[in-house]
Amino acid sequence: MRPETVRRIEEAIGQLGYRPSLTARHLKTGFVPMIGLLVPSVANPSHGAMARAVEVAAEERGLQVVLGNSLRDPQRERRYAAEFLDLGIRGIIVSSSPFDLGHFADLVRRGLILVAFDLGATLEGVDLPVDSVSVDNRKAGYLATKHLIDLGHRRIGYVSGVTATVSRRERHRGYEDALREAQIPLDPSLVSSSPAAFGFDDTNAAEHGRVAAKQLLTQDDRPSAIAGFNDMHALGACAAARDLGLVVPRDVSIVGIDDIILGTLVDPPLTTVHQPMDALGKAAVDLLSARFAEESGAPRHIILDPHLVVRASASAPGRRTWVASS
Amino acid sequence: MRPETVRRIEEAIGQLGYRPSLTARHLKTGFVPMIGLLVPSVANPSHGAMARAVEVAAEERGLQVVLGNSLRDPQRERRYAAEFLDLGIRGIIVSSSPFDLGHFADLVRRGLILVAFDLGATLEGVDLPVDSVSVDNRKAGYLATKHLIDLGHRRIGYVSGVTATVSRRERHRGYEDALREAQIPLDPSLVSSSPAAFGFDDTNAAEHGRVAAKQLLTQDDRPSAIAGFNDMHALGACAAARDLGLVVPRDVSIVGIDDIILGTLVDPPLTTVHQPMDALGKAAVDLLSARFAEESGAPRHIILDPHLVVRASASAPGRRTWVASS
DNA sequence: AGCCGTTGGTAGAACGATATAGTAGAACGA
DNA sequence: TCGTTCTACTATATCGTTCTACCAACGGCT
Repeated sequence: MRPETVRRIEEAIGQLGYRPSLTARHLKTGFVPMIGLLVPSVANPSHGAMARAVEVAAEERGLQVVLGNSLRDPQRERRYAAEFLDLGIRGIIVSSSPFDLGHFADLVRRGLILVAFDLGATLEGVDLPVDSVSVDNRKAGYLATKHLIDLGHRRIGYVSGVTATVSRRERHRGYEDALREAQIPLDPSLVSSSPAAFGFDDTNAAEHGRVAAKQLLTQDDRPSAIAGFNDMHALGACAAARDLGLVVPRDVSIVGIDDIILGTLVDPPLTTVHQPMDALGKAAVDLLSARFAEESGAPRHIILDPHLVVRASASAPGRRTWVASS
Repeated sequence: MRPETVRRIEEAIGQLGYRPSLTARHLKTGFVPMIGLLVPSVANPSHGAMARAVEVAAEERGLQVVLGNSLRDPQRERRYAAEFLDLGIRGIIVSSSPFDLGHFADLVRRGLILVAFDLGATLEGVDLPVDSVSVDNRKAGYLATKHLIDLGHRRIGYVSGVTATVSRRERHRGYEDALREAQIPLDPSLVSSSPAAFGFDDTNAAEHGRVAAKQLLTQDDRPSAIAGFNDMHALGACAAARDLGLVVPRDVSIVGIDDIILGTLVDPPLTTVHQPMDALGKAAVDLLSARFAEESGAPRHIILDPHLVVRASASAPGRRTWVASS
C-alpha cells in the first residue's frame, strides 16, 4: 500500500477507536496468542519464580500466560489441559515433572503441544512427542553432595518430598553418584522423604523437608550434613535443625538446589545449586513457539547446566559434642 | 428433551469426540470464561500466594486465570489490561494498589470490569466504578505496632519499599495510630523506605526491607523494634539485623504483616499480622462474577479483618548493651 | 488502441458456535 | 375431531475476522 493510504487507515482506526477482535481472529485463524502454564502451586516461591520467568519470555513473543495449579494431581492436570485446548490454547508448559505423561496422550493427539519443564532427557523413551527443558538435575544433585563431601562430610543425608518425579529421581541419583565417587557407602537410612499422608501440594514443600529432616536428625547416628531435594526442602531442613536445637552449619550442614531468592534472606544464607530459571523459562517458550511455526520434528530436549553457589549453610563438620534431644 | 434423546446426543458427542469451540462461542455470546490477574510479580511469595488464592476461587466458578506481572508499572498494567480486553476478557483483578487508577479509565469505559485487590475503602472518592477487596490495612499496621508497644517498646521503626501504594499509606497510618494512642511521639527518622533507585519490582521486596532496615539500625539511637510493611520487608529487616550482628529478637524485635508461609520457616519464626488471603481471593472473584451477572450498582468494597499471629521475632526489649558496628 | 503492473476498493465464503423462527409429528385433553 | 402442548428437527442470520476473487482506475509501455 502507499504510505498515504496507510496513514488514512490508521487515522480512521484512531478516530473510531477500532480494536480488532482477537476472538474473531482466532476463530478464523485457529491461533490463540496464549500459552498454558501448569505448575504444582504458584504459592511455592520456586514455582512463582518459574512462572515469572515464563511470563517474561512469553511477553517478549506477545503471548499471554494462562495459569493452572495442578497440585501434582494428574486428574487436575488433564482437566486444565483439556480446558486450555477448548479455549484454543495449543501450547502448554507443564512443570509437575511426573514420570508418566500418559494422561495427556489423547490431548496431544488432538493437537496439544506439550513442553515439559524440569523433565530432563529421561523422556526420550516415551512415545509422546514432547519437548522438554530442564536443568541437569543429576548434575545438580551431584554438585550439592560433592560440595558437602569436599567439606569433609561422610554421613550425608538426603531429604525430599514423596512425589515420584523425574527431577527427584535424577537429583537423588546425582547424590548417589557423588557418594559412590567418594567411595562412601550408600546408607538408605540417610535418605528420607516426607510421609505420603502429607499430600502432594507443593505449597508446603518446606514443611515436607522439615518433617523428613527431623526424622534424619533424630536417629542415633545422625548425618553431619543434609542435601535437600530443593531449596524449600533445604529451608525446611534448616527449620528442623533449629527445632532440635541444632545450629546450622555448626551442627549440621545443609545445601539446597534451585537458588531461590529466599535463600539469601535466611539465616544462615543457604548454600545451594543454581538453576538458571530465566534461561529455562525462555527455552520453554522458545520450544513452544517453534512448534507453533512447524509441527513436525523429533522431540527436543534442552538441558542447562547448574552451578554451585556457596553461601553459609554448609561448612566443614565439627566435632560431635552432643546429641539432639527429642 | 426426552432422556432418550439426550442419551443419543451424548453418544454422538462421545463417538465424534466433539468439543464445543469456546472461541466460536465467545464470538457469539461475547463472554469469555477467563479473568485477568495483574500482580506486581508472582516471584514474590506473597503475590504467589495471592495468585493461588485467586486461582482456587476462579476454578470454583469455571474461570481461567490469565496472569500478568505488572512490576507496578502503570504502562505495563494498562497494556496488559488492554490486551486482556482484546482477548475478550472483561474482568481483571489488579493488586498493585496504586493511588491513581486513571490509566485504566478509558478501558473501563470500553467495558473493562476492575476489581482492586488490596486497595481498601480509600477508592470511594474516585469516579471510576471500581469494586475492591482488601484487608483492613490500617488495622493491620495498628496491630503490628500495638503488639510491639505492648511488649514494652518505645522506639519503633517502620520499614517499607518506595512505591506509593494505598496499602502502604494505610498500614503506615495504622503504625502512627498505635504510637499516638500510646502517646509516643512520631519520629520521622524512624521511618525508612528503600531508595527509589531500587526500582519497584516487588520481586526483591525483601531486599528493599533489608536496605531500609539497615539505615534504621545503623543510626545513633537505633530503634529497639521494627514493624515491616509486609512479611518480605520484615524478613529483609531480619536479614539486615543479622548483617549488623544483631540478634532477633534479643537486640531488635521485628513484626511483619501478611502471614506468608515463609514466616514459619525462618529463624526466628516471624511474628506477623495475618491477612486472610483465601477469603480475599474468593471475595475478589465473587465481585467480578457479580459484575458479570449485572453491570450496574454502586462500587462495593469488601474489607476483611486482620489478626495478630504471635511467633518469636518480637519480644520485650532487652537492655541496650552495645551498639551495632558499621 | 491494446496490454501491463500497481493500487484501491468491493464482495462473498468460511471459521463454529448461538439465536430465532418455523415445520412436522406425536401425545394429550376436551 | 379439533386445538393445544411437547418434542425433534431444519433453516437461516449473526458475531468479526481472514481469505480469495474480482473489478476499476491509472499511468506507462508497445
